[in-house]
Order: sequence, then structure tokens, then C-alpha cells
Amino acid sequence: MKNLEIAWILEEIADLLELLDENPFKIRAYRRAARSIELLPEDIETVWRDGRLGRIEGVGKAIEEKVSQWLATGTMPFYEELKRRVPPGLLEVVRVPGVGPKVALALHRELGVAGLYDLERACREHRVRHVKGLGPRSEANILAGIERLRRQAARTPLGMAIPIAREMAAALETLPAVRRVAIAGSLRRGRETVRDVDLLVASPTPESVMEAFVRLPGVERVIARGDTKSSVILKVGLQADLRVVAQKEFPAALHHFTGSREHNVAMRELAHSLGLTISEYGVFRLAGGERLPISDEADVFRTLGLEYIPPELREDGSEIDAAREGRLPRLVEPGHIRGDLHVHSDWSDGVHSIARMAEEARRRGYEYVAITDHSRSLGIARGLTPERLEEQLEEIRRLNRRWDDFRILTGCEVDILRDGSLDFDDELLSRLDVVVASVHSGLNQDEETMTERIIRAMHNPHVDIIGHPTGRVLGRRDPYPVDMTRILEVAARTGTALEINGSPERLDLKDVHARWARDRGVMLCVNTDAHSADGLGNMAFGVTVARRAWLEPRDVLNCLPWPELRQRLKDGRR
DNA sequence: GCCGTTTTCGGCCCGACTGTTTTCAGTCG
Repeated sequence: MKNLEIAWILEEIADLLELLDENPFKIRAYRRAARSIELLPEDIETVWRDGRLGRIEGVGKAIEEKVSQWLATGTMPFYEELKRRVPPGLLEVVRVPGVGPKVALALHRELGVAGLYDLERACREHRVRHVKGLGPRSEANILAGIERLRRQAARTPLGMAIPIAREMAAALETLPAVRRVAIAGSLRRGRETVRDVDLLVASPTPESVMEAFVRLPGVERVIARGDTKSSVILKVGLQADLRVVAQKEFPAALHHFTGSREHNVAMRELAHSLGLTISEYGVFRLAGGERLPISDEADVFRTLGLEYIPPELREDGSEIDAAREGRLPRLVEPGHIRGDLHVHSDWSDGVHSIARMAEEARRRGYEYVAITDHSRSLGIARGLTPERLEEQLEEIRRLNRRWDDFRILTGCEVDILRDGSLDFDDELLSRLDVVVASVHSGLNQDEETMTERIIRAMHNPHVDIIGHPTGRVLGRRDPYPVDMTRILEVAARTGTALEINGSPERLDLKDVHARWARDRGVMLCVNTDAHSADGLGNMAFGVTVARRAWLEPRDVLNCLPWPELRQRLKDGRR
């Protein structure tokens, strides 16, 4: 699966072309193609073999040829040539915040800077201030930028950024001059990791809001402070941007600051073709500049002849075509989820009793919850022996007498052992309502072995769901290598559902893969993998991933009411 | 380099902030 690799190369080509001062439109073309391929809902090698590369949005003859070369031979002469022409260290230099291609080039030309180390030394020796257009402040800013680059290499996981953003939004809301506050940017679009927190405020007196913003307790340093826009670095290392607009501008501004950049560009191009222009201030006629009435975000889309596009879909611009043609999905919402099918109790490594977990699930309005404790091989998580599981079934039977509007489903999260066999025998599995099968050990197997291992588990008729299918832990553990195309093919054939694990450190499957799954008719199941009553609240993260995958309720197993779910689970086992 | 319900050539989005400048280029989102 080479999609990400190719997207990365095209992106780097764009960076290199920028350093060569090439035509900006050519550079943009490479970035667009990179983005399309990154978000492509199928394996690019398949597309290539079918001769469909040219049909990818933003891929024309020239890029098609280069990508083909790379897929066929593993090299791309054009890319190699660019790398020869540009000192490789300059690519790091342009990643320093505040340093772009023009400055990097001047530093290279005049001071011989060819990498981060050179740049840092040139700043400390005060040589940078003698380069035309730069001064002492530039030196200090570049040093701070290098520091930031080194300290905050990775993006921040959504689950970590959301509470920070909410806290800041709440603090701003208490200001008397503030009329409205919204979290915007990639956070609002629900991206799994974010680079910064974007906040939008409506206020008649921007300066007072700016003043309060840069003094918020979590702020470490101010990097920009203007009349309507400020940026700060938080003590946790994350950047936060605030934009303040007038109240009547708020809807257009909210759209603008939610992005993505590609979505905005595509929207503005569409506006142009309709004789309109669109910015954070509103929608206007090109001729005469008359402001069109906009009272909410949906109006922004409506004036361009589009259905409302939910934030989670605003990525590469293809959602705009879908909106124009009325092809947008009716996205799944938290309220559609009828139960959680992957939950742990204190029988294994959870902290709360089955009864407590069930009561919490019921309180959340669910119709059912499946208790899926670990199986015996996972000693570290106090996995259940078959005998203990038998006892648990009895306990659940007893508890289920409590309600007539709710039920606890029996289940387990059974380990997929190294050879793909399962940790419990078929007879025991056959008596459970729900079987989630997951990989927890032998994570360093090669792709072929791991893929076969999971496929073998899917062929077991008692397995209903594959739990956290790629095993990643955001920022801590890479996914184990699997051939996702083959996994999806088999899942489609066996009717096995794949989990979207909503635990914020997992989010596994990820959005792009979940969308591939949907496109192949594979059912998804959004679970929390909760180990405590609080953990059930992570469903919202899972639903966000599902929405980014364009999923509708019918694509999600646990949107089914219990009678239909039971039927479906039974059918899947034939 | 891409793209086409006005076009296969000539277009290809919009604005804020900074630092270094006398009017703006570069960077960022």
C-alpha cells in the first residue's frame, strides 16, 4: 500500500520546486495531487494496474507518468534530479516556522547555510542580520523556530487537544466583550492529530479579547499579536490561534477557519465561477461588491448552490462535487449508536463491575452493551480462563433480569494467537452473543504473516468483529504492517465487521481505511474499548472517525436495534 | 502542471501579521 509514500514524495517535490523558485501553479498542482492520493479511497497500485491513475482528481499526464515510473521501477528520475539540484538540508530549513523558500534560498546563497545546524550557528554568530531583508529580530525568531521544531516534532492527538481547546474556549466565553466562541480548524474537522488549536470569537471590541487571550494561564509565548488575529505557543507545546470578527461575519468566518485549506480554495474557485467572491468576511458579488445575506454556515454553502457539508467531510474538495450533485452521505451521529460492543469489566483489566458498566451504558441511552473481557493468554490483563468466562455468563444472565429495556450481551475479546488460531475453542465462542477478535502479541511479525493471521481469524465463523485492526497507539506505537486491501476483501466475503476503536489513543481503523472498508461493503462497528464507566464517553471520538469515513448508520453494526443485530450476528456465523 | 455547461489556451483564491522597509515581500493559514 504505497498511497502515503507517493503522497509524501509529491509533497516533497512541491517543496523542492518551491526552493527552485518554480511556477507557483505547478507547485500547487503537485500539492493537490499529493492530497488526492493521500485521501484516495483505494490502493493506488490497484488504480495504477487498472490504468485509472489519470482519473484521480489533480493527476494529469505528467504526474501520472511519474507515479507510474515509481510504482513500476521504485525510482522517479525527476525527483532524483530535483534532489541533486537542491542541497538536501534546505528541506529542513524551510520547515522552521517563519522560514520559507525565499529566506532559505537567501541564507544558502549568502551564508552557505545548508541545514539546521548551519542555520543555528549563523544566528548565534549574528551573521543572519546582514542578509538583505532580515535583521536582529529575524535572528531571534529563527532560533525560537528551530527550538520549536525540535521540541514539537509530532502532531498532537485529537483526544489531547480537545480538552485544551474546550478549556480555552470556556475561558474566552466568560469575557463580557465576547458574543460567540467556536473551536474551528482541524479540531472541528475531527482530524486524528492536530498541529494547532484554532479559536474563533465574535466580539464588537477585538482588542480587549486579544489582550485576554495572550494572558490566558496556559500561554507560554506570543508569536503574533495583531488587531484581529493572534497566535501563541502554549506551555504544553501546542500552538493556539485566535481570530476575532464582528458578529455578522461569524458564520463566514467559521467556515473559513474550519478549512481545510484545500476545501476553502475549491470553495473560492466555485464562488468565482458563479460571479461571487468568498472570504472570512462573507460572500460578495464580484461586480459591485454587494454583500449577500449569510445568517449561518449553511447559508455559505447555499449561496454557492451546495448542500450543507459537515466539517468532517471538508478535506480535499471532492466533497464539494458530491454536495453539488446531491451525493453527500447522511452521516452517522452519536444518537444513532444503540450500544457498545467492546467493553471491559473488573473481571479482566477494567476497573468497574459489569453492573456498573451496564448501568452507565443504559444511562447513555443505549439498548445494549457487550462485556468483552480478555481471554486467558493475555495474562497481563488478567485474561479469563474458560471456567471464569462460564461464571461470567451466569452473572450476566442474572443481571439481565434487572431491565426490560436494556440487555447485557455476553462476549469476549479473544486473542488472535501468533498462528491465527483463537484463544478459546469454538464450542465456547459459539455460546457468546458477540466475539471480538484482536491481536495483542507478536506485534513484530512481517506483513505477510500478520495479514494471514488476521485473515485466519476472520474465517472462524464465530468471530463477529476484528478489534483495533492495525494495533497502533497514537504517538507511541506504529501500526503493525498489514495488507489492508486483502483484509478488506476477506472481511467483505466473510461478513466480518471491522472495529473503529474510539479510544482516543487508538482511533483504529483510521478514517481513510474505514472509508475504503465502506466502499467495499464491509461493515464497521464503532466501539470504545472502555476499561471504566468514563471510557464509554469515548464513543464520540469513534463516531467522528466514522463520519470522516463518510459512514451512514446503515454502515455501522451497532446502529442496529437488538433484534436485527442478533439476526445479523447469527447470519454471520453460518 | 491541471483543467474546461462560456475555454484544449490561458486562466488557475483570499487576507492577516511581521520585520524590514519607506511601500512591501515573505510567511502563514
